[in-house]
Amino acid sequence: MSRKRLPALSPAETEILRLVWLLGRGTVQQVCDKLPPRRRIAYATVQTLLRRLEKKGYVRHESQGKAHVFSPAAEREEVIRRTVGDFVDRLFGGDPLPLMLHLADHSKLDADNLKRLKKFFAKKKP
Amino acid sequence: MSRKRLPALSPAETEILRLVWLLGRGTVQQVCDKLPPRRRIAYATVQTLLRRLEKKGYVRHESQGKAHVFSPAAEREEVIRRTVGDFVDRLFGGDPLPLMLHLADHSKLDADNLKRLKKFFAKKKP
DNA sequence: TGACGTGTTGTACAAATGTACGATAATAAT
DNA sequence: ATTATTATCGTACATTTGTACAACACGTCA
Repeated sequence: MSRKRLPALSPAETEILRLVWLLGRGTVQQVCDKLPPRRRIAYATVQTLLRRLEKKGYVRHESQGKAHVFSPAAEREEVIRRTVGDFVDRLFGGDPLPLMLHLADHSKLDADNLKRLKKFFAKKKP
Repeated sequence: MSRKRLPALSPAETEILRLVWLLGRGTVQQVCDKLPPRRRIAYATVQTLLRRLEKKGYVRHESQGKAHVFSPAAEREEVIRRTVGDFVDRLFGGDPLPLMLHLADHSKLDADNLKRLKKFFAKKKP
């Protein structure tokens, strides 16, 4: 696989890409419907964002009749890794620990998730 | 304290702001010197970024002789919280757990930090 | 077959971003 | 004082980003 670095994602693009991952495959309309109520963006705007994501290589589309069906075109894990990495670099100089502690502190974790984390770290080896 | 939402930070601004936090107080030159070798930005660019950070309310400056000495003007914890929150929203739809697990998985934690995390989670209550 | 809805394309555009040069002002060295 | 050194300021500018309208295409239903 051609592991070339894709162009950076803008915040809005990131948001849309997340929805494409969530859907697996979906039309512009379906992506719109998945938008959180808080974050209302016009259909046309989502369209543009998807177009740009495609140009950048993050999604592809296939024409299904009239509509376009979009689907991921890049390894999600890889994109996440890079995006998180960049974020940690900028805000914490590359050290992930402060972020982890911050998240652990400020996130309202339900008992279930907390248990998962406890277990995860209990058995994690150096 | 006037808890008003400051304008969003751009990636480059975030990076510079981190250095101001790191320094406590510092001139443009000192900020430049703290830039990681990878991320070389011209003096003039750092200057502009600091100017914008000041306009947005993230830093202040006091003239010390010829040079300007910049220092933080916003609560770091608060800024971090908001920045991280936005990031989690965009990339994970607001759920911090996937990010925590991702970090735990992909970060090379030395034994010391791992111990800290183990302890942290062991005694964390829901 | 012609009007209707739905979706896509092209295009636009102001604001934000990243980056930096040239002019000017203040300092320090000679 | 005159010059060399620095730092700031104003300004600039190509891109990118966020947002979206108008025009055009393709099936669909009457």
